[in-house]
Amino acid sequence: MITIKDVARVAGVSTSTVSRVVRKQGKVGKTCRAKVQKVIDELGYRPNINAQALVSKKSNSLGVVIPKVSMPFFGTLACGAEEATIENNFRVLISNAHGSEQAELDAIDSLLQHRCGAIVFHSMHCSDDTLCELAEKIPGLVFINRLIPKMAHRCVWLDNNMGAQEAAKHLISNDHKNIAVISRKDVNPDAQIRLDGFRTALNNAGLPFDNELIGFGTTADMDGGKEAVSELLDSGKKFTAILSYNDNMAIGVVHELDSRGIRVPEDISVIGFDDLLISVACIPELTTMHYPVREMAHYAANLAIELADNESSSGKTHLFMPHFIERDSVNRYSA
Amino acid sequence: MITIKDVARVAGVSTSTVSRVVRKQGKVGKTCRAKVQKVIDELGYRPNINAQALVSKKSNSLGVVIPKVSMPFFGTLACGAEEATIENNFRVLISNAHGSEQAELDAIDSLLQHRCGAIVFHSMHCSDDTLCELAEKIPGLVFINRLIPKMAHRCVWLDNNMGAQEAAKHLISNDHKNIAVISRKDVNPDAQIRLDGFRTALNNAGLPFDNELIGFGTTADMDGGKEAVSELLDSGKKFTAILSYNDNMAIGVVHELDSRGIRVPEDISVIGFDDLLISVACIPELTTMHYPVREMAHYAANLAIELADNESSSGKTHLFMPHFIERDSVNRYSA
DNA sequence: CTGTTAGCGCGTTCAT
DNA sequence: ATGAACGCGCTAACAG
Repeated sequence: MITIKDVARVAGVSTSTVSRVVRKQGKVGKTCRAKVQKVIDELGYRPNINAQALVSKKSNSLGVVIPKVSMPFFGTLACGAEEATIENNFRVLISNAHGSEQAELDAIDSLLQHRCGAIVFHSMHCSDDTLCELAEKIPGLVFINRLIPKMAHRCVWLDNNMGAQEAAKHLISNDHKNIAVISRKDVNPDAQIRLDGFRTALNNAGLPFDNELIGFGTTADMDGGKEAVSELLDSGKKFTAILSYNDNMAIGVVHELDSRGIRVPEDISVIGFDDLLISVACIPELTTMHYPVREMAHYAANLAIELADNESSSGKTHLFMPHFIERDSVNRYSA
Repeated sequence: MITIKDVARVAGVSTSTVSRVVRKQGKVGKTCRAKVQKVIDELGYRPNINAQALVSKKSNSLGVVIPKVSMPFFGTLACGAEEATIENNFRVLISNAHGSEQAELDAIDSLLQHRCGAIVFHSMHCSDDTLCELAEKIPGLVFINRLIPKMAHRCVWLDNNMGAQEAAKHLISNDHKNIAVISRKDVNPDAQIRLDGFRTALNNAGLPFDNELIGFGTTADMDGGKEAVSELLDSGKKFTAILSYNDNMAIGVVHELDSRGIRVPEDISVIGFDDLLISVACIPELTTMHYPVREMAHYAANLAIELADNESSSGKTHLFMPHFIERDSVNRYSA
């Protein structure tokens, strides 16, 4: 691997000059710059990022901690973050952390070893307190898809409550009065908040809230959706529409209904949440709430990078809104 | 950030000793090791990876070049590679390179700057020659999902021909005689090979091959699938089954058929390729060929890491086989 | 505008 | 078994 010294020697200048040319900063004579650049090109010299990071004490890389890149939602998140790094001439380090608090902490740790000062963290298993501690130690740490009250200015989050309200309102405005909800069994703050939003919408419309119209899935995927809707169906309770915690569960719901000969949306309307790619694969294509993950991750990455060298916390709030996407899984109810 | 010197000072030993303890190698007295470890834990010392990489001349990180992590296929690929890095105590650097040869070359370049010697490269836009040149410069470079004859031992690829044959055979064994193919318009080696496999299967079964039964999509996604099948349908040609280049296109096909009131599989059978998550979201769930990307990426990552410090090319071939997944989109044909 | 000097944090000899 | 010294490739003062 050819080094800055090689370039300096061949070009007949000092390493400092080469360094200046490479980083395009500092004063260098026009002819000198051209000469050095020529040698750089000829030799194919590439600065050693490790050395740069070591001496300049910053790695110019952004860490992204997510459960798993192979999940489309998180893949999209990673992509959004990556977009931001390109603008900043940064690089992305993706750390998968699936299943436990320890895994998440380890992922952060690994990023820290790389000295990446800017980190976008999607935590599912750490407590608010743990996250606060971390945030204090790492100025460039930003949380995505989570609101930590004490750290609000470091959180990029979605208004789940409003999202669920919007979804419910759309159902209600289509004359549905008996609306079931598909939720997840594990304690998940988002699920709770979306449930609250649903309840609020019902309230605002003067509709009663029925606890027995909530079905819970063990997992927040297709299987969970099937499980939850089966439970609901078997209970004998009547409903004409279903608001699902997310698209994956919603698709499970559609499959289960289909297998029981119940048509969507003719017999039962279904609305999802997230607007994953998968939502258009389903027949009927899923009406859902669009979750702007890519944009949020992009924003979060920029925030992290900014925070990492400014330390200035503007105190701003970083709240995003989901928006309604009309497709084919919701019908107007006619008794 | 606390350094090895801090630990050495507090523990009252030299930095060399600390270094030995950290890397668990070299002789260190038992009590001494314990003492140092204690200080490390107390201070929360983490070695600076950049410094380690600089001095040891290896970064212990694996680069992965793919078009885009947000695409489920590539997200899965990245995950497979990551699994391998964990075993090797490596880290993953994911470089998205979408759309052009230059983008791919830049991605490789960026990885080289990080001095990651091991790279898994999914190239879509570079010529074999370009790739060969690259491979010669980078001993730890491995190509995935592509066969470069002159570099076969550095390629981890899938037998697309056999895969297409299998798929076709399944259709044929279900008494389908008029089978249409959905392919992609752009020149893509895989598409060509799968077409060959299809033709071979037809031949082996003594069935005629009809050029007009091939529909081309501009893009290899749902839209492309719709486009291609529309063309076929509008041509008036008769067929009872469709073999699709991939799942995404197959799902587009199913949607288009559905919108025309043609039932799958009752009227027309459809078989996909890849076995993406999305294939079970569709109704009916897609019968398809499973593409073991995760396993292949895992294997490729290990190979890259091995090659990066061995330089030994075993000359082995790294060929994977897709396998048939039966679901609900194929019926037996009965005239 | 350009070169010299001094480290960054760490691993690796080589003594002891 | 342990420490001193050196250098990895580079940037950041400081001279000139």
